[in-house]
Amino acid sequence: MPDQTKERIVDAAYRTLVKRGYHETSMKDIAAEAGVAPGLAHYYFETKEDLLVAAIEHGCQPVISAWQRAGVDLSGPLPEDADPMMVARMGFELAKEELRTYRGLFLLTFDMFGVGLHNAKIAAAVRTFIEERRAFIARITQGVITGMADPPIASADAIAAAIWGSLHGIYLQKVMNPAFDADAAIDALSEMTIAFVSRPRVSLEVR
Amino acid sequence: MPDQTKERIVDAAYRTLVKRGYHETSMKDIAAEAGVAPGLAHYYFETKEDLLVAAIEHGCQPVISAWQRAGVDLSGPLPEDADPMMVARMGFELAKEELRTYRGLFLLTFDMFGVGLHNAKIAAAVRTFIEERRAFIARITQGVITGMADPPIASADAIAAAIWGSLHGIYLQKVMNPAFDADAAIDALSEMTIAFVSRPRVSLEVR
DNA sequence: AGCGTTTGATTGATTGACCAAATAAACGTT
DNA sequence: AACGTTTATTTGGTCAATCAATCAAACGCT
Repeated sequence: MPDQTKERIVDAAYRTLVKRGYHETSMKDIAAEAGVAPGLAHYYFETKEDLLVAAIEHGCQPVISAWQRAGVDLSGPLPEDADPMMVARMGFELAKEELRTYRGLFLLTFDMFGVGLHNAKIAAAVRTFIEERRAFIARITQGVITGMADPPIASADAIAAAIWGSLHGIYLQKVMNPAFDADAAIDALSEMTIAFVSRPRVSLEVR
Repeated sequence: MPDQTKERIVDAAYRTLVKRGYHETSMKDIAAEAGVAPGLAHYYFETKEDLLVAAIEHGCQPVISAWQRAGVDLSGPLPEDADPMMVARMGFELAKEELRTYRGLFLLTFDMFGVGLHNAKIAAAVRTFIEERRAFIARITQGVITGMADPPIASADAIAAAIWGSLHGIYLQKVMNPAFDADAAIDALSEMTIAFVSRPRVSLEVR
């Protein structure tokens, strides 16, 4: 039951933090949601910050699994036999679906960003969070660039930063306004990047 | 002295909020920074939320002025005689400069986003903030699209959402990690968008 | 005298962290 | 298998500190 208890606390933390936000949630609230005594949360997690980080990792699990089911490891190199362009396309599609399915996760993520602005421990977690995901996009981008006849001036890292940024900027707009058409924005981003990398070839296909 | 006092409070709020963040800043702190009694802050601003919104508007002033000096009104239509493409280029350059000069403003902005996630009043301010800026980008985008031989599938609004998102995603990366090369990322975004809209012409210039 | 401004003490409520003690589980010894 | 011992888990309450907001009173200008 020990591990199960810890899991129950993390899960309760995720739900409570999503619903009420970091600053409006107390350790007592989380403990109550998990159905345990207040002190127990502190037994497993020294500070509320640790619990926030754990809750986000917990919430990211389904996304990581989705990529793994597609045969892609977020933290490793792309599969040798994968077409980077196809991985990119899939990434945009997955982003749209995730935004639809895991709205709470994005809420919590932006909450973490906000807390990280003035909290060293969370800031470190945020930097890691960003770097991992940006590096993943950079690997895809590098793969795409390698296959380009007329490679861009910008580095793969810089392009990845712009794409990661765009996705998260779109997520933010969606989180702040559910009526926002995130699919259209991601489609626009997709069209833009794909047209960009297929510039030379497209030139011959002008109808 | 009344108006001057209000201004002094807003300015103190800006500095304090940037330094310590919304949740870590008390009305007392702001009043102390302004050199006035705690109650006076509440005399001019009913709630801390109002003070945050005022502080951000205050902090945005220099940016708005910079655009006006360049002959562009953020909330109105573009000048008739302006080349949308040039306005776009200028926008990217200005973004780089602002990020260098007004780091505190971006910190405060993201803080506001974070607070807005679970605070109705701030959320409304955030939505307005986003929509105004996105609409501005959309006007530029529309102008650029109109001049395109082979217009994109995506609407100007969708493209504007992707670009606004990218810029703010880049700002976020810079704010969270000062070592991040935001200029390179913005250059990449610029290269991407400009290459995108000049696709057909570029196609004839393949060397 | 009167009004807009300013003061600063007070209110009522909340928080994260901490702790000492109760309980349960695991283990080795005989 | 019965026991004593150690370790792991869980409890619930305390703690000092903090906060946004209120308000009656004082101030100072006209």
